[in-house]
Amino acid sequence: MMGEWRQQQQQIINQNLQNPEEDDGVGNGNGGLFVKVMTDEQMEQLRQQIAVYTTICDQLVDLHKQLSAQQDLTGRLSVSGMRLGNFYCDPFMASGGHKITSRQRWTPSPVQLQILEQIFEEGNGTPCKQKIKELTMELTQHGQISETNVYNWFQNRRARSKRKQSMTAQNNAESEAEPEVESPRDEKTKPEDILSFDNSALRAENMYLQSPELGFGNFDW
Amino acid sequence: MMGEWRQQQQQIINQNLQNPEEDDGVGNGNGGLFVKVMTDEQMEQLRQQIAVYTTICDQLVDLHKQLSAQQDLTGRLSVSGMRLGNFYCDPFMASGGHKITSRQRWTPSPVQLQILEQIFEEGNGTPCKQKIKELTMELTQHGQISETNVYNWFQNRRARSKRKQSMTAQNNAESEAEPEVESPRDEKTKPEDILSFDNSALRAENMYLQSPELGFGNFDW
DNA sequence: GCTATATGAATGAACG
DNA sequence: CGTTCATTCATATAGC
Repeated sequence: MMGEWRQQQQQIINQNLQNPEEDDGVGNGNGGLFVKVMTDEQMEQLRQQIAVYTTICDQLVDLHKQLSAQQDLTGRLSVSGMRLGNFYCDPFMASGGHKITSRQRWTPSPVQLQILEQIFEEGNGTPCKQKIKELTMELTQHGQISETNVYNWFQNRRARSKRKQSMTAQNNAESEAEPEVESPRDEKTKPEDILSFDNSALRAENMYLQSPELGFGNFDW
Repeated sequence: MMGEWRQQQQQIINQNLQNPEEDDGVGNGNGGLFVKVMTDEQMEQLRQQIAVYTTICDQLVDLHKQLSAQQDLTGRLSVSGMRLGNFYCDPFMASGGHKITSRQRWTPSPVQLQILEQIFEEGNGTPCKQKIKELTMELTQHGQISETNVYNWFQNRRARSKRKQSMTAQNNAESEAEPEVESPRDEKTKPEDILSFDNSALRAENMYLQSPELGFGNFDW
């Protein structure tokens, strides 16, 4: 269904765009050549580009659907929409891949996890860079892993351990349980014309899109 | 639902090349390079993707225009499209149901981000006080921001860029013999990869979808 | 199947 | 500046 498709799209997009290439200083986009080196800023731009297109397509299609429903031109237009969907769905599927769909996010193997936990237990909170490197080396033998993974893992582990700890001590004076009902949140409240969803049409569209009943689940391309 | 989708988009957008080393089997065959570049195939894929998106957007936009004209509903699709970039800033993104948490930490709007990235890319390190002041001034027009935010952003950006770089330059333990690649102990090479991007169609699309402020969709490189 | 939870990852801000 | 913390986002999986 739609949701799955989206996921796959995203995965593919991520995959395609996750092409690390650190930039030093070369990237000055002058001289409109066709020959270019991808800096990661550029990658980022591309990523944005595609993401935005994706989103736009999404909303356009949904909007279209909405309009179609209201009208009775559904037949013709709806078909168009479908075709569009297929159209831009297929190329992705065909072009890359199948094996790409694997690693969206690292998951420690049991062995790795055990090792990690063990290190963590030893108390030395933050394994310094060097340690991490070594650790990664070792863990690599038990599965795909990177230093970043290890680093993140420790960060998260610590943070969450901490939070859990403090969470046990917050049960007293818990008279008011719903601190979320308040509305005074002002920060981006400034209805900046470009960045707000104050567009009536779009708002309506969003309402439509966010309605559980009419959500993606029913979306049929 | 939609909110979720937007988040995914945001994720994509935010994904600042992570996990550089991605040494899935491909890496081996390709040679244990430190430097990743876009392969031709990847470029082709990207080109296809964008071209397809462009087409889709075009058609959808037309479709929508048609419908809008017919039923005198909103004719402002372009505006809607524009604001799609606003995922993050939407104050009412309470898809989870009830916790409209106010964000207490600054989050750059897409526009701001782009501007910042641009400045960063120009290479001149962290801007001096004066520059920051000016920049902040400018950025304020695209959303709430403070000098501290700007300063922090540059600090972080640089630090992480650097770390990523050093991270990329490891993990070469099992490098196979690669006759065609250059010296192993090479600093991050600047690959001469070509990115021929005829995005004429894209530009057309941009003309329509692009708002002056929301510079997405620009390949200014 | 759809929501709830656990957790990997991203990032603004703070610290030394 | 480099490193660390805190918060948040997004996804994979478990539970309903």
